[in-house]
Amino acid sequence: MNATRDLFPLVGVDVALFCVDDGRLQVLLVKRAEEPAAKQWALPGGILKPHLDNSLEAAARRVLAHKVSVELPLVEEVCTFSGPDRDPRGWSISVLFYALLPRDKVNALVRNKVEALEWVGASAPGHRLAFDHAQHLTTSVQKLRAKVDAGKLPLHLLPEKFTLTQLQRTIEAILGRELDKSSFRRQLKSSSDVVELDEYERGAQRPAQLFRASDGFTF
Amino acid sequence: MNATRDLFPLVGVDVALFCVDDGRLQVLLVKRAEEPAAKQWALPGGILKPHLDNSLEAAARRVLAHKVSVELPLVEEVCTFSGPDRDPRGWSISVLFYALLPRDKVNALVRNKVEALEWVGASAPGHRLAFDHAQHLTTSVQKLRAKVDAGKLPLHLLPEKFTLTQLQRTIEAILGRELDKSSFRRQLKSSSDVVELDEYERGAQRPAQLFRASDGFTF
DNA sequence: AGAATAGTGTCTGTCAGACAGTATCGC
DNA sequence: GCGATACTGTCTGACAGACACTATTCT
Repeated sequence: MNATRDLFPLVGVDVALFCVDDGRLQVLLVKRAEEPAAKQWALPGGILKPHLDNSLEAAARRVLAHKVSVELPLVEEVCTFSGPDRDPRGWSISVLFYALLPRDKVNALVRNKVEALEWVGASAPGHRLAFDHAQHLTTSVQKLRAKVDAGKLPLHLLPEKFTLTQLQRTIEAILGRELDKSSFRRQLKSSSDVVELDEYERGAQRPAQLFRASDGFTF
Repeated sequence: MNATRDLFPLVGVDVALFCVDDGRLQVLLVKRAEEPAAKQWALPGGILKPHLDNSLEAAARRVLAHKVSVELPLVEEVCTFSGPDRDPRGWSISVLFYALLPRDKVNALVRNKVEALEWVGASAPGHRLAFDHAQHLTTSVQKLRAKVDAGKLPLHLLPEKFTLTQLQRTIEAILGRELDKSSFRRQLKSSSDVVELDEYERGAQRPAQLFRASDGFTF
């Protein structure tokens, strides 16, 4: 085993799966069932299987398919981690991705008896993470935040139809600060990323207009 | 060989080495000496060697050390490319980096007899590139441009001491558009990334004040 | 009516682009 | 003086933050 490790590195993928629930950015952790790092909390991940995976992103989706029962709308690479010491099995590469789970799909977690799953606050996981996954998590949050800061709208975290207030709360959860309602709406009115619908969401108070992502939208 | 390929992917690194010379953003190409894709132009790259490399970035630096006789100030990951078909040898991963070469070191290329080296315009290479390297190049340029667009200063492309006009020309070469001199200088005066020196570069006309990167500068 | 949320109008300071103007060198 | 490059001053339109205001629903 270690003989091959000297020629070929171990290649794996890890995924930070984000959702925004209860106004907070959350990330999915798993309690590992197998060695190495058994019984420790970590980001979901797995080993690349060339005969199953058509790409590294496909591997990331396959790894998550065991835990989430819906197709994820967005899986995007963050960066790689590599070196001889980060995994006890030897020289290894981990390609890190983040994925966004729509707010109305947060209960699509397949309850796997073998392992425990838990949503935790992305900026305060509350568990010690195995391997270098603490760094994985902070890097993933930074990348997500940078994109939203640059003006990208995280529509993949919302249902297909959403209100502007829902979108604002989602962005606030990612950025960690409150936005001005007036400026925010002005900005979106002149944006080509969202289109207004002739539908309204009836809630406890005044109904709110619904929007959806425009056809050419990309995160 | 192909038997192992089914279990372990081929892992390599490729590097887009940029410099700005003659007011244009240029990238280094090599004419490949060995199979696969022998005699075709490509970005410099090589296979990861776990017994030599401490990380993927170290592998990228090692690959370039054969071509450039100075330590590069910045090597940064762009993204990965992967899949069963992108290399004739089988399932493969390429981790792409870009690197920046200071303007006063553009002649630090080691003349390797075996292979041809050539600086070409980054947005119009003039050669058909092997593998998926054309995509590698455009993605690298996009990433570099995005960072500069976001306000980062590409000081690693300049000598240790530089004038504001040199910096402006460098940024213009990356962005592909001209900047307003007044706005540009106003912005830099309030920036903590550069510090002014009490030295001036004497040229054919009025001497220009020299600047250097501040101590805490990071690209 | 009152609470709660949706949505709008207005003011103002900031700042980037435009561009004219000044300064300092070599010749 | 003249050309060339370095550097500065001023105007203006666009826009983001702040915040008050109106609108529509439920109870």
